[in-house]
Amino acid sequence: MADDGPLKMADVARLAKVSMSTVSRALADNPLIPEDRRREIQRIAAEAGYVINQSARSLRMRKTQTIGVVFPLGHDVGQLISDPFFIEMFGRLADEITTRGYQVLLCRVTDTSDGWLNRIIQSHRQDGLVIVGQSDQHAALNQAAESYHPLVVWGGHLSGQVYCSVGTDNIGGARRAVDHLLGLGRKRIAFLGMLELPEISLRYEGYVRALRAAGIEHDPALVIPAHFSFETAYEAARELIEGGTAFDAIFATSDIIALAAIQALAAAGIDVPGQVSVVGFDDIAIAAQSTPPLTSVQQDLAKGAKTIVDLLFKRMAGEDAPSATLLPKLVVRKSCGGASAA
Amino acid sequence: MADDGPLKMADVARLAKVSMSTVSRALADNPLIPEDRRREIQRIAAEAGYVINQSARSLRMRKTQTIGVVFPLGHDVGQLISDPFFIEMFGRLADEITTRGYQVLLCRVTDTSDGWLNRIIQSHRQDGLVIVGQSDQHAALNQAAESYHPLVVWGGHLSGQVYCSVGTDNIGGARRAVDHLLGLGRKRIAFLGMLELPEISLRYEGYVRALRAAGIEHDPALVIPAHFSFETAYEAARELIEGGTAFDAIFATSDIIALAAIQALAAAGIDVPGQVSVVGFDDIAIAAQSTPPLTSVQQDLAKGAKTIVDLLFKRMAGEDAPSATLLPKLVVRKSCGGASAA
DNA sequence: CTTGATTTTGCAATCGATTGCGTTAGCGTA
DNA sequence: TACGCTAACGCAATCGATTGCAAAATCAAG
Repeated sequence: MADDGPLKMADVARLAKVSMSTVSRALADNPLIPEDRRREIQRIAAEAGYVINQSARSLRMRKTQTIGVVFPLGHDVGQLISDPFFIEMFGRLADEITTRGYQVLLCRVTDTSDGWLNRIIQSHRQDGLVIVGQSDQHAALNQAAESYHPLVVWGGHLSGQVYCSVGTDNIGGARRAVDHLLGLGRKRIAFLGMLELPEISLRYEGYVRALRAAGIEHDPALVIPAHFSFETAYEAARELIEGGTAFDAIFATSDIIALAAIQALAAAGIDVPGQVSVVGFDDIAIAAQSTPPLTSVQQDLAKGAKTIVDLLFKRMAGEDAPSATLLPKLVVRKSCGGASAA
Repeated sequence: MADDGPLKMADVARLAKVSMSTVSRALADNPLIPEDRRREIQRIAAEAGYVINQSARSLRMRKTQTIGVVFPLGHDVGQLISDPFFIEMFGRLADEITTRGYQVLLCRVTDTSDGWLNRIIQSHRQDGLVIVGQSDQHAALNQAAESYHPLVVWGGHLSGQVYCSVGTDNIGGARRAVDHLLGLGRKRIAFLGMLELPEISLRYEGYVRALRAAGIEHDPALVIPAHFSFETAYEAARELIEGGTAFDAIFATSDIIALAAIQALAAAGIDVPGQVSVVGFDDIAIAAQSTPPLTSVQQDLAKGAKTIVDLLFKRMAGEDAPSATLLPKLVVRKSCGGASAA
């Protein structure tokens, strides 16, 4: 066998008494090589335990059989990939991608200094890119999309958007959630979220529209900035509670924020849903299991992931794929009282 | 600028009026190049938007700056990476790995035909490998470990094990859980899990020891095979319930199985923890949030992931790192009644 | 202005595969 | 036997970086 390192294609060629070209073609099932000989060479290679070196292959073919999944966490320092929403999305994406025979490369981006996206693209580590969440990088994405096509973003659809995105109808989802709260007779509905993020600002838009449609004065004091981590969200909720502004409902822009709020309310002795109704966003797995079970705007991640990957592969094939919007569904559970309360 | 494709190092060399060698060294911060010239070349490269092609670099350096994370799902067809335990573990590993400046490559293995591990190793896509869960691949792992060193496995420590593993003390964890149930006065404790998996069989060992220590006859009718997916576990639990064998507690070998069992019990009108106590294993995030909150043997995944990656990097550096065992902790919640019941 | 030591720099080989193009082998027909 | 045509196959260039080694440049001292 080999002297030291693992086998190279040249070794297999020697074993099979043919040239490297022939081995390469045989392993690639190239019909230029007669079928029986192909099988023979494949057998020899397999028996010798030979495996193609992907580094070399990638260089020569300019293809890596790998999809990069990027989480731009620039906006929220310290948010780890352990975040439930990201994690669930990642799992779904991974399933879709591996099913198609590609590898998944995870890129956590913390340094969103100039050209971060270009640095990823030009590294040629992947054949296509999924960006999970726009963060505050709308401009960078737009710019990259001009020259780099195999790129799909999970996030809201923004005006003046060049890149291909897949996301929930944020305005509609928020609208539905707030309408539901209004339907329960709630009038002082707080909004928890970071307006700086495009998706959240769309949800804010839906919130405002719902209030306006109900003829309710929109009180800026009820809009509280809240990051995506449990701890900071908890603080934000406490701020709201102790701020003294009266409120009877909370529309949280993520389930994590909603859960943190519920806990903060409980700590303050405020009953959910008795005194305050709470609605979240995402409908992550824990939502159904919390106490009380959380009403939430469901994003169908399974479908979202499939759509993203479908579009990405179309784009990788050179076709032009348009953005897509998924319809969110309000899942009503006990945390906002009313309808489904036992 | 460039004519068509992205810049190559040769282009930068032309721009800076030096040779490629010099550019390469300058970008690598090689002290062979005087500092001021290094900075100058780096500036030119950055301004031109040049990024090193990693495929080429990997080939030449025989290093990819990438760690492969593998999920051998051979034993449980259809188990997706979306499984909560895997997902949480993956997130933790990813955080640890990216923090060290490496990329994470996810490999889902479904085809565990002969040589699957060798195929991954020899592909040279990664500098090191983390295998999450031994599945039924103990032998394959042992064999691979003989020649491939940068490899760490999450799983139980088995006899005759060559590879480096990190895992919970399965026997001790199970023992603690069952002891707790016994302490509550439970005597007919069912065991739900797949004995074919090494980790599970260790937990079974702990289960048996606890019973024996309490002088309780061990009834094989109480041992029910249960896979890791919710649906199949639910079926297994239903089987137990309808089987007619009397039981007053369930030791489930994963939280998913425990939650499925609780739901099956509820459907059969059996009260938890009133009539039957349930204990799970893993203490995943949902466990604390379920109704009733689940008592579970906690695996400290954060610490586990850190340990795995620490050991892996040691091994990549050529050192020899020994296996490690983490001490599990029983987290008592309401699902088994007793102590923490309000 | 030499000489020798030292610092900079570049040539060219190398990593391990893929593939365009030209050559050889094989076969049928005249 | 000679010729043409196709099917198989191999040579050598290529992908884009890194690096050992030797050449060139610089500098200090004599």
